[in-house]
Amino acid sequence: MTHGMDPHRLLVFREIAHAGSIAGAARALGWTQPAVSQHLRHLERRAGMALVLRLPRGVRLTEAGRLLLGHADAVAARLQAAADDLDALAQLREGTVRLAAFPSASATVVPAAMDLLLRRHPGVDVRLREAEPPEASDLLAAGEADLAVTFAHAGQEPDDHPGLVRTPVGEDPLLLVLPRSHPQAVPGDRPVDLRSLAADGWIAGCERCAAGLRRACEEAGFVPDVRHGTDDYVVTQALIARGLGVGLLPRLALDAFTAPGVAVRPVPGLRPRTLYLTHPRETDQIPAVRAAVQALRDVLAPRVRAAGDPDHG
Amino acid sequence: MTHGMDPHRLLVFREIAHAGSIAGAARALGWTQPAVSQHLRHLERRAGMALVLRLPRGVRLTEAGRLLLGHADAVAARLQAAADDLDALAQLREGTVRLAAFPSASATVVPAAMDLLLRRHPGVDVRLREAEPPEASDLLAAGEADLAVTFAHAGQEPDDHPGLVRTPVGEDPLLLVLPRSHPQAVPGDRPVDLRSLAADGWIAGCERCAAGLRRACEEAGFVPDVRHGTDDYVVTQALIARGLGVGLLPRLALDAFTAPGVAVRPVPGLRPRTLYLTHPRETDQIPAVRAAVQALRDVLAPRVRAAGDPDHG
DNA sequence: ACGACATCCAAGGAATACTTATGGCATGAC
DNA sequence: GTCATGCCATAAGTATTCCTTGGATGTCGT
Repeated sequence: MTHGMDPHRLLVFREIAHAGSIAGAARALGWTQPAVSQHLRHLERRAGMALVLRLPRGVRLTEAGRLLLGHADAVAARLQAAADDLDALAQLREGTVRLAAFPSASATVVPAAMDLLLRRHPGVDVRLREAEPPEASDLLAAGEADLAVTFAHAGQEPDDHPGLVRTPVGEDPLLLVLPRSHPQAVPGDRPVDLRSLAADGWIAGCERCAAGLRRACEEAGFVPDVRHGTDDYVVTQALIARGLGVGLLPRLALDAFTAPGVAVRPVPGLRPRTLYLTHPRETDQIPAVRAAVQALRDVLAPRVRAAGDPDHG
Repeated sequence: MTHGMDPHRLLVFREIAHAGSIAGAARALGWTQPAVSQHLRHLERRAGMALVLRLPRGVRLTEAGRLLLGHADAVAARLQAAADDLDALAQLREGTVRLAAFPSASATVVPAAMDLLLRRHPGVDVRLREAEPPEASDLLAAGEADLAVTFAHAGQEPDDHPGLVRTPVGEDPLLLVLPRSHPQAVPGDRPVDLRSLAADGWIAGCERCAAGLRRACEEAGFVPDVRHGTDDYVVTQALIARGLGVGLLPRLALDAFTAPGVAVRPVPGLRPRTLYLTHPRETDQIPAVRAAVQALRDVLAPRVRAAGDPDHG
């Protein structure tokens, strides 16, 4: 009454119609005959009319039965199609992953992972949106992305939205970038002590990224003189190459692009930023997302140090 | 796995999607929240992936969920359509009745009943096929007719197919038909004794119908001299009008047609034929058939004597 | 006439569905 | 900060539905 017919009984009726008899339907279903008989009885009671004529050799559909059979076939087809669709998603013949990643990852590991994912599962539709971690988190929370590659500098606690899960997948060291003409830019890739740069001008970006620099300098015993502001690693290096300052850039950014006029040096004791995969709690139950996670891990593994990841214990 | 998704759970999922939350679906269904939650859980386990994301204010569908919702909507629409179709049959806005009836009924009471039925239920599709009782029985058994008007002469037991139900609906008296020039055809509609016709020539038809005549003559103490054979009451009367014999015809046949050149007289003690409605056992559970039965009874009631019909007790 | 087959009915046991009870988590008001 | 509200999950118990068992009837074919 509330809805239409009982779909389960409708499918049993379909078996009856297909088998041509109640007993035949029971055999097809692996049931006993009265079980099917009772389903038919309930259907007929609800319909208020006979759906089949009981003949000595089986049953014949009435007009109402023929009508119902058409609908039953359509329902069965839909149920099968639903199962098939889910199966296609499970086997990754179909499916969509919407990635979000910060710029230096979007220019390096993420395209490599997308390529790997597409090689493994050509049917998957991968889409990337470049976004800094806070924005990526927003995208995830708003349902506009399924999986994000994010990072946090040492000592920073990313303020993810509730319901998001963050898994560390590696560490990305910060490297000192100097003009080639800088006194510390001696050949040999020798480590540089930050204290030797207390008098230099610095280039830093947004609060989130500048915090890493300030913390490192604080530990080295000075306050950096930040003269220029940008998050763009190409802009940063253009300024540095012209001798307008020095800066810290993560290795991924330098992998993406290193300006000819700069020198890169490690800084002992400088804590790396941590890379994370972030996603809504349930999306790791989605095959396409799981495959994307795997591809990202496979690409990241040789490039970044493992960072307290239990899966890699 | 054997079939597609569980349709019942699919409909519950549809409620979740529509309500936007599990608790909302539970309210809509008049259930408690865990009931719905468990259905969703089972669906997700069978699907092997998350169908919804659990957010603080409710749920959001995943790609798989959106896919499934489309199928769920289609299934629900079909179930509703099935219920609507059956409802149309139950309310006789639609439906088919295939009648079979012997000639004299097909020319008299049956068209009247069809007219009555169509007046009451314009949406019903009534179809008539003229057939003598044995053929009508075959049609019913073969599923080519839903309801038959049949008859049997006194003392005859119709050999209906198994599974057919026969209900007496009235009696149709046999009347003597004479040439107007016949000595017994005196005016006044006076009853005629069969014995006075022992020397006449007779007209009779098939074995089934001739048996009624022979039995009546046997009871009157003679064997009729059957000179001409036809079941057609027009042919019969044409022969009689020309003085080529006498015959017995049922009142329905004479209602359909009485030749100008014949006289009709009652014969005391002549037993009438019984009229029946015959149909497969379950077809009286079909609204259109039931309505046809009612229309036939309503038309027959004033025209034929009730014949041991329990419904008319 | 008997066995094979298809049906229905009635009653009991088993699987499933729903409820109750409880806890976690996020949001918004005081 | 704390409390109230709303959403969801889990676990265990009850209830209902479902299917089986064990009859009996009726028709067909040997």
